[in-house]
Amino acid sequence: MDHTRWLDDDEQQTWRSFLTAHRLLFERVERELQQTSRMPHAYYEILVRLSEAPDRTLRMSRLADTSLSSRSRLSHAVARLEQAGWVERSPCEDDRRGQWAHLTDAGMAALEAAAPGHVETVRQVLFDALTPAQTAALREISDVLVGHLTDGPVWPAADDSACPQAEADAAATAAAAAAATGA
Amino acid sequence: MDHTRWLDDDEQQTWRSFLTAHRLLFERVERELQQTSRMPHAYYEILVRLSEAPDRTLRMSRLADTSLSSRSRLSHAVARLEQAGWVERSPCEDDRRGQWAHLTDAGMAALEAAAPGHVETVRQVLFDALTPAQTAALREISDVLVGHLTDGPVWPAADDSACPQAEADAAATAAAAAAATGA
DNA sequence: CTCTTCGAGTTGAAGGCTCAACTTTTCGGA
DNA sequence: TCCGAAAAGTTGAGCCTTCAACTCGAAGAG
Repeated sequence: MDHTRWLDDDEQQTWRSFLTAHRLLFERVERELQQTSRMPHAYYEILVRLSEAPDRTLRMSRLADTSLSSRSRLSHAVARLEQAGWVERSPCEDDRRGQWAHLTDAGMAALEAAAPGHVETVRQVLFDALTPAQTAALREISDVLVGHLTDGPVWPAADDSACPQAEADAAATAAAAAAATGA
Repeated sequence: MDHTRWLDDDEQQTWRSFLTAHRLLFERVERELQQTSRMPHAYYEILVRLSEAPDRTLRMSRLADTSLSSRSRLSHAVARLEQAGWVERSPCEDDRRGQWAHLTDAGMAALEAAAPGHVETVRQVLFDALTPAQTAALREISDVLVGHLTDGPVWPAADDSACPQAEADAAATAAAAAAATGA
């Protein structure tokens, strides 16, 4: 017999709509970033995380965690970012298995150049369409889902730089962070 | 000077959370489908749309539209689905530029085999986490975004099979649809 | 009737992602 | 001390998607 908990009509409509919204939204974000800054959104996120880190430097594994990237993905990505001259890797003395990833000045510049367009896109595709109440609801729903999907109350973040942090207007935040953490 | 409409703290948190939720959610959906049914979610969607079509057959361009796929992507995808024996292509007599895509019995069987696991996953990652009010809010937000991002009141769907339609529990719907539209 | 334009669909290259090994180093015991 | 298990990263293969041509047929203007 059939144990499947099928979706009722409402749930189906919701799922479909949700799916459509997200495809459309992320397609635009991705395309804008790709066309104007030659980088996929995943790379943008990596640069953002590095820009927010003390000394713009992070261990590979930590970077992978904070940027929601698999180890493998991050390795490939950083290899490419290194080719572009935006990131540098250096061995870690404490733990000889480890590697440091450091955001170069060129990488910072690339990020600052990419940020305005990206933020504008995010605003256009998301926030401009929603009322304040809807925005609040979206926030609540997203938080619930993140909690649910990580099945920890918040996140498996450890000591420094807890996870859910600034993202979009990276450059601004990053500049501040960089200034704050001391160049 | 700086014309960028930067995100304020709240907006940033919302965007970040939204991003995280979606990465986590779709990663799970994708992985489940890939591991248990050997197909990416995009292919699943294609099979669903075909299963819902009269005679389980659709023109390539229409299929591309309803499955939110670029022409190119669809061509590649259908090529693969054809290799798997799940879809067949045949030239269209009315318009000799055109091609029909038809869901084979094997394809239908594959879809029916994949559906329960997929639906269960969707329920687990999404609906199980949300209250009815949150689900309703999600639906509303998604609808707004879809409207916003297609900048048409609803969708550029033409004659038959308007766009936002059933998806997840495809097999059930499909069986019904197939029965209804007459085999 | 012909020319030009547009639409349908395909193709191949380039790039990113996943998965499954695999290496090296660290850590926790016995 | 020595050994097995776990952690950090990397690598290559395979797959999917995008982008930019490109082919072929349909449609409308002159």
